[in-house]
Amino acid sequence: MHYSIRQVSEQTDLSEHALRFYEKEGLLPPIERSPSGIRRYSDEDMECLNLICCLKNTGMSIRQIKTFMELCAKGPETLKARCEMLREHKGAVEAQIEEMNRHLIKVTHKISCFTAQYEEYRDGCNKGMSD
Amino acid sequence: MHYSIRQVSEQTDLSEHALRFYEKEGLLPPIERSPSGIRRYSDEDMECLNLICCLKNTGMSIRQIKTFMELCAKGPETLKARCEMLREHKGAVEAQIEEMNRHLIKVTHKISCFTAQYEEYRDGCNKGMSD
DNA sequence: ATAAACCTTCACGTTAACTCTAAGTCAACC
DNA sequence: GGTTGACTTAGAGTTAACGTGAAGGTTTAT
Repeated sequence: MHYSIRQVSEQTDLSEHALRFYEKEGLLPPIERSPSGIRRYSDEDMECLNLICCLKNTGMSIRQIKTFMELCAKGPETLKARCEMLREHKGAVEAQIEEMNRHLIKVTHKISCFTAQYEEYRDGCNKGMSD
Repeated sequence: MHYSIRQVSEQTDLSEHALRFYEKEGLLPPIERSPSGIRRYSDEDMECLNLICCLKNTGMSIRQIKTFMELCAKGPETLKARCEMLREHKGAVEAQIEEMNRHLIKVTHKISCFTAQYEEYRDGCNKGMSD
């Protein structure tokens, strides 16, 4: 099966602009063309894009994704390096999530502070207004 | 107690530029000045900055922080709105973390795939090399 | 008195990730 | 043959957030 850039754009939530951009930047291998130069994405290309989106969604930069995809293109002797890169990336993302959680605790604390202040203030306003 | 901009910069990990910038942008109330115009940060200002950093660390934009701090400056009748804003922000951050975790699962899966491929490849290379 | 630390204003820088423009090609239909 | 519309290219422009830098002047500390 082959797909036009429009179809790929719809399936991946990447704009056609972005797809050409990724190809130009070397994130994707050069896409097969029809005799008249029109891109024909293969299922293999779709898998690459799936992986790219996965990395992108976890905040990997275009530059790093490029490095990773270049390893992919070099064949199986880079499999170990790829595993290492992914594991490192995973660690970084996990660290980021942990940091977020730590900061979130502070926000939660602030919410308690403001909530307590609010209740105090509200009760102050209502003083002697009941019965 | 009062602090110079330098001291505050060191305590908060914000540059002096950033401190002036935040004040200009209205994230901070106008800071008290010495007769000659030099900023003297109070403990209250430090608390504001603490809150600002807290929001900033969880990814709140400068614009939103400004909105929040303006509410703070308006006094206790905005306490409820402030609580709501913080809770909403917290929800957004939590959602973001959840999304990250979802994406991370995919990365983990990819790692398994590559690891399996790598082991297969490595074993293939070593075929007949033992005994 | 001299050097560090502070002040203001305004323009400019940085990074990332596109996105748009202009000019052109190609295939199909009328 | 002409028009439409989807595609191509290279390269410039955009957006957004977040400051940073430089110039030029004042104040404070030793």
